[in-house]
Amino acid sequence: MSSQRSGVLELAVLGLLHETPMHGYELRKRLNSLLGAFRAFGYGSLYPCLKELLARGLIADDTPAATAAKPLAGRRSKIVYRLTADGKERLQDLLSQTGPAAWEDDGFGVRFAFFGQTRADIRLRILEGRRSRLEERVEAVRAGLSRTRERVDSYTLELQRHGLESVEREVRWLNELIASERMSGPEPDGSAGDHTDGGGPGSAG
Amino acid sequence: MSSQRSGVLELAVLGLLHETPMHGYELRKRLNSLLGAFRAFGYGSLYPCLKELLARGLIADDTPAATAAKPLAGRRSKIVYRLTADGKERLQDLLSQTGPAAWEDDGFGVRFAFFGQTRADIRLRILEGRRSRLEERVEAVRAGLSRTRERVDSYTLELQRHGLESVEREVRWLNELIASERMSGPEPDGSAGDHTDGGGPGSAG
DNA sequence: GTTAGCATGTAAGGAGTTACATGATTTT
DNA sequence: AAAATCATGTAACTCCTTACATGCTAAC
Repeated sequence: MSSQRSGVLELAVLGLLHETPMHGYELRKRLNSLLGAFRAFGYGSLYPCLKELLARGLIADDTPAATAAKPLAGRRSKIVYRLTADGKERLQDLLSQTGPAAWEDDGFGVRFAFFGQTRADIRLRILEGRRSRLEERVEAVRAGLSRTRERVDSYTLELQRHGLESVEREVRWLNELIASERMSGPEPDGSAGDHTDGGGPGSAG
Repeated sequence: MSSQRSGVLELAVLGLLHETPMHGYELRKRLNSLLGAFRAFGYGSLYPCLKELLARGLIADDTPAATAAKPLAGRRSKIVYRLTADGKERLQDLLSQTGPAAWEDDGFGVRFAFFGQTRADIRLRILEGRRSRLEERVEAVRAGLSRTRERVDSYTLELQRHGLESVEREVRWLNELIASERMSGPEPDGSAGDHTDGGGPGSAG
């Protein structure tokens, strides 16, 4: 519940800065190689986001010169940011969400990228949520496909066929991931220990 | 140039209404079975859009009772909309665009759905534009993948692998479509005849 | 010494989302 | 007559995009 502000960018920035401090320009490159297959951000999105995160105290200026008392007059190229304690907490909050925000295309993608930071039971819930959402989509398209009387243009048909195939492929991919997750850490009880796993995905293809 | 307002929804509504008049509720169902595999709209998006298109004179109220002089006091369930002449022109303008708006995920998807209404040379340009955009994405991800020193989390890696595979699949799909387009109507000269084709996609798998 | 790329920002605004609110019509 | 679903709408808001603007730094 609550949910206050999802924002793919916020999560991606926090997630990347959790690994290592960085300045904006580099952050953007990392961002676009990490999520580049399905999403790209410009500086016009990134810098305002950094500004806001700074104001909210989730990240802090970690530029070597800036940490020393004097701001070193005039010179201010490259501002290195690091995650604060509040930022780490916020990151964990975002990564713990299992609602709609975590099933949507972008929200899911960015969360998956940081699954290494996510508790095993949450991972499973997100994967399953994503899968049912995709299955709903399949249903929506199939329903339209079966309703004759809706004009059957050959391009329209080809689009739906291709879309359906893509979604079904992702469902199969999710099935493999879910199976793999269930094997490596079945969580015998409702207890929440530390969140390491048996090696992540990839071994069960 | 100019471009004034892209809007996937606008295009989708105009495109659907070009086929046959409809009311909002049905429009939305058609919308979500047409584009459902990669996009969904709610009423909160659709009705404001219809309102605006009406104000701009691109669609008109075609409710049987409303066309007859009297508005039939009180009763006003179901408002049927039809495309006006201006609306048809606008639709053609949008479908003739071959710039960035036509390569993006949503913009491309909705344009492809109405390829039946689109000139053969424009279709080809859009397909090729989409392909180069996807190839840029592949490059972005590969560049990140090759840069060692960027943390190699197994989930991150799996996301990139899957994303890359998806994009590459779509590129292959586009290649087939492009080949198919080139076979059915190679346009011997810069002349623009009528825009019918030899049967659309599907025969060259 | 000037082109190219690194690095940081701002102002204005577009496109759609969320949550809410209401009434008509069909089914049970 | 209650429940489901058809049908239409609005206000406030969010997240991000576009276009613009600037200065440093390295290469040629």
